[in-house]
Amino acid sequence: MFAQIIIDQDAKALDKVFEYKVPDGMDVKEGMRVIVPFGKRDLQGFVVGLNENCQYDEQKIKPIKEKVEDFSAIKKEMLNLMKYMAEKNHLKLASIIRLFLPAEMREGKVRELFETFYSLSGTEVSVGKSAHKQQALLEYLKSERSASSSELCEKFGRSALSSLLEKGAICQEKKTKRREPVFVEEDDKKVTLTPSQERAVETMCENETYLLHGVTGSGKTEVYMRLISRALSQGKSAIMLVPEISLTPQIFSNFKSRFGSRVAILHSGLSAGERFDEWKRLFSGEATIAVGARSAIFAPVENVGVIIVDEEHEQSYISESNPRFSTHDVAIFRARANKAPLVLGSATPSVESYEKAKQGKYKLVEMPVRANGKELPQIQIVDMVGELRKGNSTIFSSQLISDLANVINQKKQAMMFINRRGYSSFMRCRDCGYIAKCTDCDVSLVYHREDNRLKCHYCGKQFKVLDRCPKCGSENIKQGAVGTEQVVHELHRLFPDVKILRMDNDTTSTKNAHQKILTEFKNTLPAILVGTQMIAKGHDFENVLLVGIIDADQSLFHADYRSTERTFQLITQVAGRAGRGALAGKVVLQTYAPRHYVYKFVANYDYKGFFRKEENIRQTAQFPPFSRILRILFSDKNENYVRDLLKVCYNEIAKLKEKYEGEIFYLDAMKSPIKRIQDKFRYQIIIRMKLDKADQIEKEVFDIVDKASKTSVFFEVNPQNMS
DNA sequence: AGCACGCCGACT
DNA sequence: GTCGGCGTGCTC
Repeated sequence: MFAQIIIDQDAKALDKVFEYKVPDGMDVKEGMRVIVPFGKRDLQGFVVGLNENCQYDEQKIKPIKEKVEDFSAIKKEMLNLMKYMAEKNHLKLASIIRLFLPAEMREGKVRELFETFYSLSGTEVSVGKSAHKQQALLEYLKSERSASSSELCEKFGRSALSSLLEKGAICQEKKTKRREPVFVEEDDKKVTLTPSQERAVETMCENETYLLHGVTGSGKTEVYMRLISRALSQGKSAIMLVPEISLTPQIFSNFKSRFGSRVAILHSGLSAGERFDEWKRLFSGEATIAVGARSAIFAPVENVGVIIVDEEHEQSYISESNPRFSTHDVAIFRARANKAPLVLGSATPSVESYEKAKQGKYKLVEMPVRANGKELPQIQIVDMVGELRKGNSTIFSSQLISDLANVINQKKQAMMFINRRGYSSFMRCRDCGYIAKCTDCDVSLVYHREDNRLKCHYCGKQFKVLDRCPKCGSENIKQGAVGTEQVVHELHRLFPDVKILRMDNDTTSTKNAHQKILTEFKNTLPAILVGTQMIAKGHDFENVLLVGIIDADQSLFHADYRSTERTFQLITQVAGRAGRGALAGKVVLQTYAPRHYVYKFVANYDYKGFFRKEENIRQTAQFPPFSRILRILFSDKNENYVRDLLKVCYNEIAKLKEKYEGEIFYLDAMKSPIKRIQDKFRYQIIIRMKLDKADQIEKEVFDIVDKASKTSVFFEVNPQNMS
């Protein structure tokens, strides 16, 4: 018997399948971890296939040294997923497998996956009179017959256990602690569902992908819980993904109180050991619900009954670091492999997903009303250009100041939201609101401090920094964003007696700082919380009557075809912070572009209207989902090497452009906006192409790049950002 | 990734 | 003369 093995090393040169002989009598299965001799070393490998006869030069084949453990750490479904991801995203096999396993299982590390149980061996041995612990342990086993190692260690100590084992008085046995599926108690019925919730739960039961479009407060979480308990009652497991930022302790306790120890939580805050423990509970079947961020989609659960992706529009679902993959794709793959429903839920679905629903690829399920029947807060748009004309050049409009004063008088709370994102910023005329845009791409230009130029991140075109506005001639044209500090400072000046809290990357770097600030805010009246995206999600503050969006345009004119969509999503979300309690809330949205379509739709909470408009624009401008953008990122410590590589690949790809006449409408090579990260120089090629032949072109591009490069190159489809 | 082989510069 | 630089190639 011969085994196909992938070496657990993340290097391009090793990204292939090696063949080894299975020694006679060794029971090797697919998905097992093994130690194999590789060159001069012994390395960990994964068995991905078994064959009766050998495919490679038999003279050169070495035998497997040993198994790491007696079971398959990678389940069959995951091996298929590995192949799919390698093909689809052009990733290295070993790097995909690493996504499936906790770090504690890398490089041949052995950790007990299953509890060891001990029982009396029947052999009588002499135990010293003074060895009370050992005697007690034997007595205990006499009555209990068998007990787990953790239990015995706790009661009698590790040393007593090991010396008895050494003497042969007791014997051990490894057991899979697979529990019977526990049926969900009928505590479900405590909360009565609204008719639309009811309908949603009823509908989403087929082997299909559902897009659950539910307005803020329509009670999506309750629907998710019902779907999960339905899966459990069928004896199946469930995966529920949430964006990293909304993985608050609140979510955990919600799920824990409903499903108890059947929930395993996977998120970046866990230590390696904790992560391993949760993973283990899922692997053994002790826990059957995986709740976590992006990487939880790889949870080692079998017989999945439902997969849920909450806030499906969140960009954190596309991994920004390597290996790059799309959570949606993986979720679809796993759902289909398990014949389970996949639910993508959002109040503001991504344009991509909604388009798929429109085309019938996803089934659209709507929950258009709030569960509590309350109105959404009113959103008032304030024209900041008008404010300037009136002589107000501060960052607050007179409307916002008077509303703030009002809230403070009522001893209530307000939130000030700074919409800031990314490293770079756009250029805007402070007098007329003009934004510097690329002449070819209809996206905003990005200011690069390094060479003091404006660049288009989609086509690479460069422009001189403007010193006067091309539209109105004003010299008051600037780049730069308003920061949280500046807002806090101004607020202090305006309301010296009011508690002002700040929440951004700088103030939440220490552990629990997040929670501390929120608790303090909750307990202070009146108070103002100033923050970035971080305050857009999570907690209900019933005393927040006012939300101020200082500069809504910050995300709108980001050089990104998705920036309008993101603005819509972000504003809808922040707006939802106001008026959660008894009193009605209000949102003041400050903008220099009050006539931009996004504001009209967002103020009316008109997602569908927004979608139609945005769809139209994307179609005309040939942006995704009506085209595909492929970004190829080359990075290396040697700048000359990357530059040459870039040039070689670019020339080859340019030939493709000829070959596929009219299919590729954009191709350019450039420095990455962040030119150097971790001492590596970064260059990129951007290709934008029609959908029809995109798969085919992509394959050819992969081949070209693979042939030219000896180190690995990163590919990204429809990248979230180009840095 | 790591390790060997291999072919040119500057040192006991 | 040798020691050692890291470019290239291979690992079932």
